[in-house]
Amino acid sequence: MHTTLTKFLDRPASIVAPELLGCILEREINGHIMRVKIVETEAYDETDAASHSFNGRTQRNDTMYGKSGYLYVYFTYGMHYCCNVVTDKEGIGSAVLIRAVEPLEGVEYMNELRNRVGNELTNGPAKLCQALGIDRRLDGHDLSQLPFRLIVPSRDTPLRIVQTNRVGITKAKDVQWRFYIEANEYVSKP
DNA sequence: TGCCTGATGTTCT
DNA sequence: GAACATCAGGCAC
Repeated sequence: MHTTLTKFLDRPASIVAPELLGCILEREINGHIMRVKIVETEAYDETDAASHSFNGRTQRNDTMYGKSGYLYVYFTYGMHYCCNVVTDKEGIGSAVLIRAVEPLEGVEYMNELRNRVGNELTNGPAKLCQALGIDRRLDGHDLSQLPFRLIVPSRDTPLRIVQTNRVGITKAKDVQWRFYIEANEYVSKP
């Protein structure tokens, strides 16, 4: 694990989530390189009723309790994957859900994987997983290395970030742990 | 444009 | 057996 990345991610999810906005994800699959920018995130931790880690460590959420800088992928609604970046110290069940990304490179191959175009390509957690070819085989993957890598760019101009309540959940809806880049067309609808 | 619903597997009660 | 951090398609307006 890359030490700079560890230092960046080794903090509470609610702190890391807004700072992940604007970061780059690089995915390599079948020789294709795809690069996307994170534009929407949500924080989850064990104090949070909507989090997978709220009811303690289980086989499914084990990755969330591991070291920061790894990928937590889970399967939901019978047909969708969602991906999270594990944050905070080992033993703490916290992660940041990647809700939307903006394609930068390899858009053609994303289109091929998802059979959609435009902002419908990656403007939702399950959509971006499909576009980037992410499934449970990547659960627990080290995000400092390909085939799926997180790159934290040096920040030049501050981003315009909006903080709201989370969406698509039934518990703890009023917790303001959703963050997105203002006026970005790839941010999910609600 | 917007609500409703079906699809469908895994996890936990 | 129910809930689920979802999406896409259908149909009404």
